[in-house]
Amino acid sequence: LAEKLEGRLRCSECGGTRLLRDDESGEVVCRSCGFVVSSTILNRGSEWRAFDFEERDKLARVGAPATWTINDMGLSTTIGWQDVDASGKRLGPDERARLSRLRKWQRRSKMSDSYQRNLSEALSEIGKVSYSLSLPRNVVETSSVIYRRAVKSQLVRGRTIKNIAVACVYMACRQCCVLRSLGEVAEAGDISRKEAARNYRLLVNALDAPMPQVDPQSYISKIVNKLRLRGETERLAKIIFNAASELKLTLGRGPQGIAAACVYISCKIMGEDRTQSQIAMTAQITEVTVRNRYKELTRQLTFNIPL
DNA sequence: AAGACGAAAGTGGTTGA
DNA sequence: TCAACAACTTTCGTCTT
Repeated sequence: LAEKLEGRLRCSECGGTRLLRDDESGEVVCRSCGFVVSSTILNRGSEWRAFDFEERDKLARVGAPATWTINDMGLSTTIGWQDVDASGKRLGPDERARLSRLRKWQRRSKMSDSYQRNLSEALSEIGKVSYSLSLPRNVVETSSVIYRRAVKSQLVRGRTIKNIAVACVYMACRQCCVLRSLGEVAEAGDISRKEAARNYRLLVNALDAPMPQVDPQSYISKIVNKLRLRGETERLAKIIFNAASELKLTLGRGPQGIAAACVYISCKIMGEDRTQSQIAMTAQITEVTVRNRYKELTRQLTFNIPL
């Protein structure tokens, strides 16, 4: 993909053509100046193609379109359980053994069909959501692994494939430390935040998967990138965060709020003018929360803030 | 006039009976 | 299932630069 990007797109900041895709965040970064060109434009392709191949592979093995509804259309063959032939005569031992083998395989193939159909629909949903969130490929793959586990644990029964798939994507984001809020993922999947939250919780409980807490430091990076602040400012913000967490000022607080406050303080010190509301907006929280965290931090930490 | 500040009421999610 | 609760948001008036 790196090669494909070269030459086709220019960095909107310095005009450089050497663009690189950051697999961790799914963003396209200019190699010359470090500017994040886009987190959405250029992912057309990569995930889709990888995903497509996988799906095509699946479909090829099933050998039928995903909408094939064998069970309900009365098109499937059923092998009777009696060991008699069409005229009602009892069968010999050889024939009986052959029939029981046939029954077994028919059962297996049916099960496998519905599993595959379920899976291919889910994978397509995962692909759509991941695409609109421009998630890196490892997250897409993690999502589908999680989904398979969910199916095996009977979690999809009685719930929509889509809803579970969306929850899987969010879970994969968390596991891969890719910052996407539950709201963002839910929106991409066009379901309510509440529904997504419920299914996510279900997955966490049922799959018994310890979820790593979101590291506020990565929120700091995200905010800094979005606001195009200097690297120095980011470093300082992280130092402030570390000091704050040593003093236990971060416990029980939302990570976005803490991160936003650290960035805000850092900006003040470094002389980069950003308003509380700008930072609040990028951190997807309110100005008031930034203010409250800021107040708490400055009360207990001492800074030399040039004013 | 814009940004920062803070009080007060409201919201959604968690917890524990 | 319900109420209590903490964190966060919304809203709005006031202060500061």
